[in-house]
Amino acid sequence: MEPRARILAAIAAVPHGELATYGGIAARAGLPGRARMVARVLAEAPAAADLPWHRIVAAGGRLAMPAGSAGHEEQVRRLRREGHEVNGQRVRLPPMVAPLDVLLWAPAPQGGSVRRRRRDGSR
DNA sequence: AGAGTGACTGCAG
DNA sequence: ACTGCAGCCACTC
Repeated sequence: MEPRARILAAIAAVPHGELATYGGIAARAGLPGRARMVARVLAEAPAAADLPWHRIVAAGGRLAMPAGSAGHEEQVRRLRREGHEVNGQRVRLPPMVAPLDVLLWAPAPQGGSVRRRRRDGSR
């Protein structure tokens, strides 16, 4: 299966009322570290795709779309309709199960979690 | 080929 | 809690 198709499938699998992160979706799609790819696929996906795109949020429950944008507004509206508490640029994640679940069976770290040089030069 | 960009992420200040 | 930064990836000049 193509990476894009797996990503779309992973997104479509997020149940009503639940939330998933970009990194989480990537991991579920077997593409650890490709959070940005998920974002891209999502951005390209036509509205007609009938995907729960609004349930995909950035790490920490932050909304990825720029505040004030039409998309952001729509996402907030949809999330609230599904019972989520949205505060400006972020959502509460009480029904948050996906991220944890992903953490458990997708140990592959990525992004900034990988070894990084300390900027203060210390050891 | 090389630099720039972005619906990302986690660690340091 | 917020901002910056650095690492990574796919894609576009």
